Amino acid sequence: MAKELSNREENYSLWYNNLVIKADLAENSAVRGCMVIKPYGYAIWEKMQAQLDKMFKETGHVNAYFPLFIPKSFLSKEAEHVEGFAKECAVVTHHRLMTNPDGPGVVVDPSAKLEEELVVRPTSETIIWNTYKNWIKSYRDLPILINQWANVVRWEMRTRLFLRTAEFLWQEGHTAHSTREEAIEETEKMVQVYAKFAREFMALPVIVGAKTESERFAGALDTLCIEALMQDGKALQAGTSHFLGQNFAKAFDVQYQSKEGTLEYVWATSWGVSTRLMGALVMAHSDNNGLVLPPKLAPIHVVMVPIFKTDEENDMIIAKMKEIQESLNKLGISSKIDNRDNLRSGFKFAEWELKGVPVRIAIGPRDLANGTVELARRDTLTKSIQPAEGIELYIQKLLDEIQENIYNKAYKFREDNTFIVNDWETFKTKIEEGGFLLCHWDGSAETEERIKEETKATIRCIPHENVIEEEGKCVYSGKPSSRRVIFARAY
RNA sequence: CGGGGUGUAGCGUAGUCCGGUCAUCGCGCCUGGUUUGGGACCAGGAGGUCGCAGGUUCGAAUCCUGCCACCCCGACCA
Repeated sequence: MAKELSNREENYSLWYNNLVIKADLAENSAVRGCMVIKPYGYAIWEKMQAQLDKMFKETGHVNAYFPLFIPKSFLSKEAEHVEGFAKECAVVTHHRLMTNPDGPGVVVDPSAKLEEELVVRPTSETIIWNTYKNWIKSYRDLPILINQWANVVRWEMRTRLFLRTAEFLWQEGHTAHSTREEAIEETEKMVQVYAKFAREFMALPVIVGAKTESERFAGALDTLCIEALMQDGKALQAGTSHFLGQNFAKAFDVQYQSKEGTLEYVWATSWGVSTRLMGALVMAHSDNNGLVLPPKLAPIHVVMVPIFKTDEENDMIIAKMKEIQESLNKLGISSKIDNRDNLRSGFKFAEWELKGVPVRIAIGPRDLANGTVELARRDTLTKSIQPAEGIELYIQKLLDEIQENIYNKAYKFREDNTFIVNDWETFKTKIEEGGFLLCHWDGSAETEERIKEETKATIRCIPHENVIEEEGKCVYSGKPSSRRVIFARAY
């Protein structure tokens, strides 16, 4: 259990993997690069989904669903797009198996070869724009503001639970607009939705900014993103929102007739977040005792552990806990009474800590006599004795406090690991320690590439917030620059 | 896709160099008992085509060939 977690300092990758598996979030499956998301992990994802979905609806979007398979020819219609995804596509070539004529088992039936291969979607721009073409005739059909909850497949070289799996769950928004301005506004609106979600629900401080040209989504004119800093000092791209210009409209010939009667190509955006957010949640907040879940995403807010010697005691304690549970239910606080009789309380404490449950209540005979409960918070690992009367109200307040505390802790970590760097020598040493480096950059892809080659650091984003507007010199080339960008090593 | 490593019960593993009472141990699981305010203990028990497929051999977890999967480090990426 917790003590079996590998040391965080020793090997962060192992520590992370171990944590995900031991905390019952997910495990590697028999299928290459794919993971099994276990019920506890999926419950967290469902909470994320529900909240994001609500926020999408609030911003005028609706859900729809498009096919898993994309005819190969669709993918090649947008040159940059196919360039970006061609290397990681799973391809369906046949539609039937047959019993093996030469031995046991089944083989692919050669006569069932598809005339055109189907690509398992790595993202749905192409199939969706092929559909939008039929839906859009007039300016009155616009805008189209659609989101899809789906799974996608990207045959990555190297996979990692939640952060990069061959198959992952996500949502992808695909919108069509009549004007460039409206599409740009949508792109910005949605990255702000993501930022709000990350900050308020995941307790994850993120920086909103734009990707450089070389880091952009394949086929986008502009990619906005939220970037977060993990506890090992590496950056994680947590969500993206793309302004696609008219690239896909032109590739799929999507035109509408304007009020004035002219034919115009539509303007597009797409935006998405994935189960990678689960990875972000784990890497940002966990400690060596296990997960630390922000209350707003925790499937279980309060776990109750009875401490007893006799059955009579147990019955009385469970009755008390059911009482508390009922009052918690009324406040919308989810709880679980852990009445497994084969485990000792100490084991249960450790196990629920590993799973990151924000608040734990223990009740024993002593508490029963005193009208108290022992209350422990996961974020600070502190315990206190509280009156049982009105405990639900205390917990309600405490959950907000925990949510805030987790955010503040992560925020402080980021602040403590963000550095202003002005010269190349400092850059090279600082990047080894991890964190965000705020540096001047001359704006050229060549410099960006050189820095990446020499230090593995990439420009995470050109920040849109807390911008340091000042004249300076590029940290690498010494050429003039008017603003700082964020460098970091990334996942 | 390159480098390194691993695959033996649900999990973690010993054994592989040197083929033959070798399928080991711990956790977990089942039964009974004692326990229970921070990861319990005792006794008994169930559970394995040794990743898969070939080959060598009287005999293979062990040697050979091929495949598959996973982990770590790169390159690529949400």
